[in-house]
Amino acid sequence: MVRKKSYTKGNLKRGAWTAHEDKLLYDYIMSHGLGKWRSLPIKAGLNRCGKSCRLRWLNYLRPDIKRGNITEEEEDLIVRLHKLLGNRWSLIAGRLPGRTDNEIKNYWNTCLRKKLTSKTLLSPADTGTKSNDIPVPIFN
DNA sequence: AAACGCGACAACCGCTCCTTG
DNA sequence: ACAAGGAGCGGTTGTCGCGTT
Repeated sequence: MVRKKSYTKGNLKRGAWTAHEDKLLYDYIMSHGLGKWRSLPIKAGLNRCGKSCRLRWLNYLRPDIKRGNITEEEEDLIVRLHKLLGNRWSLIAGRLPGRTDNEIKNYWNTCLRKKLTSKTLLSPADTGTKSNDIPVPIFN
């Protein structure tokens, strides 16, 4: 299937979001709700592509979002879910209320992977295979 | 005090999946 | 049934701040 590129660099702004842009996006979604991401930036007066708006909303602006301070409990859950699901970050995020796939993915790639590999090096016999026995809590 | 290295995180990009006409 | 467009996902990159030398 041939697809038109949805992301055109054109005149659209890229890079870090400003407080003003955040406010425009937040206010628009608060008063109109989530709708078509493609047309949203135009209606909200943002010079961004819909993709960028979606990412910003999901990973940063959403009111129910928890940021930082991943607890040991959450960390343990992430590890178990990762054993179970692999790199299905959105599925893992779905089991952790208030956490985003991007945050979990970042956390995994920076902290956890390192922790786990060092653990693995220390105790190679203790890896994998038992994951399916571990009950995973389901939120929602 | 400056240079450098590294970790953390936000955002981009390309691809696939899903929905609709 | 098929094609096209929109939405979502996962990998990767860029940047910033902090600690170390």
